[in-house]
Amino acid sequence: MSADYPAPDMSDVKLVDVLSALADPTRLEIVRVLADGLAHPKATTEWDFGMQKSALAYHFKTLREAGITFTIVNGRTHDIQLRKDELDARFPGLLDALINAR
Amino acid sequence: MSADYPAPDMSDVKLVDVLSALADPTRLEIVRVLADGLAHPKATTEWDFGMQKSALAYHFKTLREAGITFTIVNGRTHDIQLRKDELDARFPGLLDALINAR
DNA sequence: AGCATAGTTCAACGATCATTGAACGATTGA
DNA sequence: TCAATCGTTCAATGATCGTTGAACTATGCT
Repeated sequence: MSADYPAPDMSDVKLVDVLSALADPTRLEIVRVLADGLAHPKATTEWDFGMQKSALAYHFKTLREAGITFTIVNGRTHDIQLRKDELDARFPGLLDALINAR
Repeated sequence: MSADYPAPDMSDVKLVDVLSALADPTRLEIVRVLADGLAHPKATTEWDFGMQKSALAYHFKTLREAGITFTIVNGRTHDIQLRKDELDARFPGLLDALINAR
């Protein structure tokens, strides 16, 4: 039985929850990497933040539950992808402002 | 002796600290009110969030220390003002995105 | 001088957060 | 079938957060 990784409807997403999710250096960096709009593996080797895989999983979950990303299950491995177009429609200019910030 | 209310140089302000400061409903609402760029009194009567004045002072301090606002002392009363132009220069598009969000 | 007012600071509290390490579940491949 | 792999979940821990109520500081007013 395959688990599912529910993400909220974008219309239910509150700005303050998006900001809370992004108000963390690790998650902000993840989003910046995801800014290319492509699906990226969750593999620990791809995200070397010097933390345990459980901590990384926690951050992925936080982003997903905030409506910022969704999860793609590919057998044993997972990808994570930014909900770029949806976020741009819901909060115009926000992603760009975050990603372009020096 | 008059207290001073130091605000950081905008060049030292980190995006993640701005996001942390704004990741709170009360502070986000304060910033939205301040979005007109004018100085607003800190008076408790102007900000009826149903909390004690000490809690409000905590939020004002959080915003100031994050580099989002500064304090203007007028004798016994204080004003708070958004660092609009500085923020726009430091994080282009961020304030607009936050303020225009539905 | 004396008192009222505006706002800050502080200690205390309960709640939430980020992290670890271990256990668990699902999938792949030998 | 069995073991290895990928990622999640869980309990525990220490740190930080938002709030309260009380004390305190600074200023203005009479």
